[in-house]
Amino acid sequence: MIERLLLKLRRRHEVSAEEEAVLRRIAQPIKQVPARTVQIREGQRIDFSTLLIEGLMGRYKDMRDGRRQISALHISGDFLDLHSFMLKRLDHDVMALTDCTVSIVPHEEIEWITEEHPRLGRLFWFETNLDAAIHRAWEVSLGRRSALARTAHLFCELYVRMKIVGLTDDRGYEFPLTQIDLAECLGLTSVHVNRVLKELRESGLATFRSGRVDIDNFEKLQRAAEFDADYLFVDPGPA
Amino acid sequence: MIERLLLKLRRRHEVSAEEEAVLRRIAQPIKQVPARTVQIREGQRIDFSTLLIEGLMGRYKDMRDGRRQISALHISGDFLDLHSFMLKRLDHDVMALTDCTVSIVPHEEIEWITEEHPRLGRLFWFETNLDAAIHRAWEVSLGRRSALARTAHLFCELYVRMKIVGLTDDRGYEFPLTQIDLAECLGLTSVHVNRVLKELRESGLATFRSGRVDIDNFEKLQRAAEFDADYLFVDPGPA
DNA sequence: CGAAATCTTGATGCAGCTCAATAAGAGTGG
DNA sequence: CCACTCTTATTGAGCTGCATCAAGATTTCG
Repeated sequence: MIERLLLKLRRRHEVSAEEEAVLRRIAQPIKQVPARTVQIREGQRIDFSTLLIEGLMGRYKDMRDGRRQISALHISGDFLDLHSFMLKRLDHDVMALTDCTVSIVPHEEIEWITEEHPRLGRLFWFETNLDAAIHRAWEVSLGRRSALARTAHLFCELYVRMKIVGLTDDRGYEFPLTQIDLAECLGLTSVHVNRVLKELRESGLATFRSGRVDIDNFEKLQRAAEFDADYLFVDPGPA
Repeated sequence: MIERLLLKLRRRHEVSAEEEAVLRRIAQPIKQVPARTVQIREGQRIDFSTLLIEGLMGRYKDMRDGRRQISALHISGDFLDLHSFMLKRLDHDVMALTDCTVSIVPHEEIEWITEEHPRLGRLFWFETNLDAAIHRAWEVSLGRRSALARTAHLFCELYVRMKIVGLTDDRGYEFPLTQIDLAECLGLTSVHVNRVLKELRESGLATFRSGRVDIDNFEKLQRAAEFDADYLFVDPGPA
């Protein structure tokens, strides 16, 4: 069940057999979370982190007027809310965007790991730093990219992230979000997202349809997005 | 020299006398950095973190067309680039926005601290998580707030952060950025920032002039910004 | 199969951008 | 201390990318 987490970690660091065993053990109790379920509410004290085994989750903030901004997307293999180990509560809500399979890992376990397996503890720190790097990339997108480039950038990022954990095929990847969800990631309205998707499709860059992203031409998409995967810290190694 | 770092840390956690001594020791070599100096270039391998003792620094990304997005601002007492300890290189540039005084802390020292003073290591992890929380708040601003609310939000955030480290007075705080810098934080043009500042001033919310933010009415400013300081994880305690 | 959510497209509006020109500082060298 | 230059601030006029409003088409799901 934690194969994707291992793929993700090993893409950047060594993970010993012993450490792998530890991870397998703490990832034990498996839980199903139905789509559109709020997993964690802003401000709520939490004493666990979540290993996302299958599905998509998003962190978001609702505004007074009902609009929403998603500040992060998580995919299979992501260890969510590791930062809550230090922060003790979240500054935003977390929702399952699709049906999800998760494993709930008590902070005590993480505490224990940082003490007994400090190298693994470091990897957890790395993961939260990687999340922060992705936040910065999103800030740049939201602040300076056009709606088209921003959308293209998101598709590129998820292509790379999905590929690392083996969730791409030669055409693209499953990405079962609604256009409304996309709009909430991109700081746009769903109406405009719809037009942008049309343009991406018609100009042969990428096709978002029925919960999939199919990339027609990654080079072109990347150029349109001004995308540079460096911020994802994928080791320079075999692609 | 590290009084502001201590204020910041102690606002959220206990720091023992021994830990304080350790921090004082590693913060030893002091260096001046002139305004507008690029401290770290994107991609460059780095083996040190930076304790900002005095001044303002920003992380930013330049776009092909010359526009720029600042993704984070750092003030006195911030321990910059702690994340580089794990990431080993940065995904963006860092620049001194004003004349700065810094202390360069080799990663070896941080390594040593995480081993010998694990509680301090935890505090460093906390700091990087706090940076991430601020990133998320900026994403929400960039994605969903109007130019006015976004500017007001930034002024509120910095008021709280500056106050923690004792850099506010009863009117406001020193904030020697240009309107161009502000625009680069806010995802706006400097022309529009100028107009927004005028509106903030004329509606009695806040005045940005000659390198200072003066807050006319924090309540009103906060309401206009839809600002909620929770994401800064200031302990619920004496304000 | 019916209801609700999502998608799609058109028409129109406006927040923030671009272009432009002037004013006001802030260094710098003589 | 002034002349010169360069950067920053200010304001106006006009434009445009994305929002809003609206209405129908399609898909999803109970």
